Amino acid sequence: MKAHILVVDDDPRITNLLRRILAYEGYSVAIAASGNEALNRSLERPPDLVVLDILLPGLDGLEVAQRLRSAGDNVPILMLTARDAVADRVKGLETGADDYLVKPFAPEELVARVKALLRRSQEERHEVLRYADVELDTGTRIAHRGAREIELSPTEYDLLLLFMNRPRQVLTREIILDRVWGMEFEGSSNVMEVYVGYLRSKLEAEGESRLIHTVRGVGYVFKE
Amino acid sequence: MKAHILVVDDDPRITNLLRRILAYEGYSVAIAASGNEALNRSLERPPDLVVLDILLPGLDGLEVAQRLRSAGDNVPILMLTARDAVADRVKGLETGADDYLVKPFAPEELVARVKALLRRSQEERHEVLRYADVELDTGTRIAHRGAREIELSPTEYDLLLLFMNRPRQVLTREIILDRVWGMEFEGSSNVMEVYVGYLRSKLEAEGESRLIHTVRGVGYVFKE
DNA sequence: GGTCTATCTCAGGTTTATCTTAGAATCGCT
DNA sequence: AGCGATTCTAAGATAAACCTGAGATAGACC
Repeated sequence: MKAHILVVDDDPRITNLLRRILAYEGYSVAIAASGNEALNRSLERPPDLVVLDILLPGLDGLEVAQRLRSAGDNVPILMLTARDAVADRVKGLETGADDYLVKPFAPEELVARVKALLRRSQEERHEVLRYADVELDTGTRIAHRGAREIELSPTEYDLLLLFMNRPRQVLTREIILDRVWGMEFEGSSNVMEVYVGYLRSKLEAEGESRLIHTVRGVGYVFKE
Repeated sequence: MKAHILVVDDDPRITNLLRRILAYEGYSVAIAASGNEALNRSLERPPDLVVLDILLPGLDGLEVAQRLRSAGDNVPILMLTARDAVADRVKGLETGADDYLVKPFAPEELVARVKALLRRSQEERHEVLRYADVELDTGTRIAHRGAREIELSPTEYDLLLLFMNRPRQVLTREIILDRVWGMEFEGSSNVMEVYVGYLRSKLEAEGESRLIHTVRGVGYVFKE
């Protein structure tokens, strides 16, 4: 079924561009030019995803997000922010946005994020990933190695999830940093090594075989 | 291995700027001033990414993109468009560009997009190269000779990748040094010989036939 | 066959990437 | 405010990958 996307922005150039791009990708698109209109349209036809500019006349993007959330709506929200409005992004993520996109953006990037969000929201429910003797339950966020239960911190979970989604694939350190930490690092920090270390020690706590192997000069692989 | 980027623009100010920025970031850069030249250079040395101005004399950027795609080339394309040329972006989307950058652009933005595209394409490109009884999996970075599994160090991998992308073709020592080591050597060192030796010993570990043949005074060939 | 030169091999020594550890900053909760 | 969990930083330890240099080998040419 065609996913329905609500685009909220007061600039017609933006909404037109978004409509064209999204329609081209096969989505059904609704437009709202203000926060209130957005809430109304959202009741009329609950969208599968909302693209929300943070700067809106009247009710702004953050408030819209907040109201949707407090009404119990878990629809994924992609927020549009101005360049360098770091504070806004942080606020946006706090108030319930799921991802943000900096204006101006490339159509491809928009599409990629929309797809990612839709996919994620679909997969949100309990899935149990398995590889070798490891299980990872995305519902409880608990891992098992054989019968042993392993609790994971959020970052450890993200990292293990990434590995278990791509077993046997060599993941470059760039990709891992991007997926788990969001690219802000680069060269300067060794967080990734430290977390690989944490995960290894949890996964091998009782002398089990190594699963996360380092590929020197490249990254890591998850395999037997 | 250093990624190779082809920059296509007829304005020398732009190409110079791009070359400087990209070279500074450690990429190897080729320049083409027209669509036809771009297609030729792309055959000469297939780039890992193409930066393509949409406005070109003769064959324009859209056509270049289209020809690359219809020739089965999936190289990521970053298209340069004029401000507000929304129609161009949409057209570009249809003809196979992967991302857009509006002129004038900030160097950091260019670099960010280039990195993002390269990362993405690297992630998607898990191909398995085959020649004779050798397989090289670019996802796992593992080689096979027949059923035997062969682990490779990064340099060995780069070297084998180069050979397997050009089987039966004689590669001069200059080209090999350039592609694998980045040209800094020249005359003084024998690293290449040493690594050819390493690869040979791994590929022939169980008495198999020789695949990397030396061509005296010239370089090496990978063939049965 | 002898000589010249290009290439090969091998054994360290060096460099660099990754691992480990401990502790400091931060966060979330009460 | 205080505590535990989590995240990150920093720096020294470790180990893999890399390079060098010298002598061995083998084509090419006479």
